[in-house]
Amino acid sequence: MSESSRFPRPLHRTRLYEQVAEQITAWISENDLKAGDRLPPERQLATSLGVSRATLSQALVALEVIGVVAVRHGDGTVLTDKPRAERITDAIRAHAERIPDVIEARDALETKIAALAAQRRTQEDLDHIQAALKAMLDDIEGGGRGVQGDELFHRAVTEAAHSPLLEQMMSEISELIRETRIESLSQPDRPRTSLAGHQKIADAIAAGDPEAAAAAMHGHVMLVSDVALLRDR
Amino acid sequence: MSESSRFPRPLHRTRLYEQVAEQITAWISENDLKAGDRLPPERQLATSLGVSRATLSQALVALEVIGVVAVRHGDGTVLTDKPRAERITDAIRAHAERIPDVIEARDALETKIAALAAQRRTQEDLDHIQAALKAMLDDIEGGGRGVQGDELFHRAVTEAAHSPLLEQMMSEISELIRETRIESLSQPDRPRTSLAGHQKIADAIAAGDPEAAAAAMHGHVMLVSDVALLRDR
DNA sequence: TTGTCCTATTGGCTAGGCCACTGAGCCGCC
DNA sequence: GGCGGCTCAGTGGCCTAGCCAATAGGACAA
Repeated sequence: MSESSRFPRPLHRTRLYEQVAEQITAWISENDLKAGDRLPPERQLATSLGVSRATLSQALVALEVIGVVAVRHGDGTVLTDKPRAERITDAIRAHAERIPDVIEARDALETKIAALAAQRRTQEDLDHIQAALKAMLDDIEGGGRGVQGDELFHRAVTEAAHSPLLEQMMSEISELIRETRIESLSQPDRPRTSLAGHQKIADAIAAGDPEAAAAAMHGHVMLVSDVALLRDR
Repeated sequence: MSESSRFPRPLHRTRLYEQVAEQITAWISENDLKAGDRLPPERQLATSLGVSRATLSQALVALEVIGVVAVRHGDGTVLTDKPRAERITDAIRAHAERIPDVIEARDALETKIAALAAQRRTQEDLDHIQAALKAMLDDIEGGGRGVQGDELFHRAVTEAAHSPLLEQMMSEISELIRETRIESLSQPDRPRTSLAGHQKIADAIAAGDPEAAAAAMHGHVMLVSDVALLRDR
């Protein structure tokens, strides 16, 4: 690439804190750190990076805003599990427990997702969905509630829709959904009913029938949600 | 809601820089500052806020990461044009222009929103919707494309749904929607067709018919989107 | 008119220090 | 044995004071 051709280059000047933030994230992935792991103490980290504590602090603020770390006074700096998302989650939870809102949002997203999945699923997607179904069945037969399989199923369906934006949105409310899910599956006999609903959705997706998939998903969300609705208020 | 029932609350502790950042944004909206306007110099701002420059600097880093301001060495701190709504927008746009994704997401959200609006709209909501419709009509009669009225309409409908979570999600993709909208309304005669679609949605909402509202909204989104789809190979 | 230099202004970053919070271990009292 | 309070080391929160570096704009020379 000729240097002269792109002459009017704005020449982005990076601040020190940005470089520091990058180094930290690089270090995190290099050492394969997971959520809950700790960064070194500020003083130590600052000296080993060759910057002042103030600058390091700026970098940590940036990482905190992005949602990579949580800085805890008197304790240390720990990695967050959700590298993104959840701005919404916090906002909602802070305001009040708005379970009905979550259900509405979930219904809006997942109904569409199911329809798209029916049109776009690959064989691999179907395999994932089946695997999730099996995991849920095994768990329930073993006396469990199939919580994990349930989550896996919905994630597999979401992926099968092949719509990055919808997937992103689902991930943003996934935590809120999880709360309603655990509660719902605690109802006696609910796991089996839920499993049947899942099977219906999976069949429609496998058959490539968008309307049926959407309807099945809608029914499922409504079923799973009534408990939460009862609890609310 | 009884206070004692939700007792074990984590009790979020705010850092000084967060409060500072909030005060700054508040000050921005109070004084109605626009993109390009300048914040006071750091030293001055710091003393008037009663914090050290280091802390103010942290707040500015946070605001910079969020995308509210741009801090320029030797020049000053200026406001950025995009006040909010970023994360997702950026992520999507950075990856590629994924117009179809936007349409899918919009369809998922707005169909549900329309249905909810039909059930929950107050008289005030209906007034807002009518006002938006009128604004759009006036603009078109005057030779305009009704872009602003269009946006107003969808916002009014979204508010009428009274679902904070869905509203939040809409606001997150609103910028992406705007791009498709401008394009669509540029088509000759499209504004009038679009207006008719809006009228149909408004009628269904006023009549309190969720299914009809959802169907009308779905049709509208599809209509508005075909142009974008054509462009997107 | 043009280009150079100077300078006031403004952000960038550091050093060093004190304060506040957290968690763990210890101790004494039921 | 268990519960509560105490102490203390470690860690982040924030400040003061200061120098360095970039920018914009005016003065001035060619």
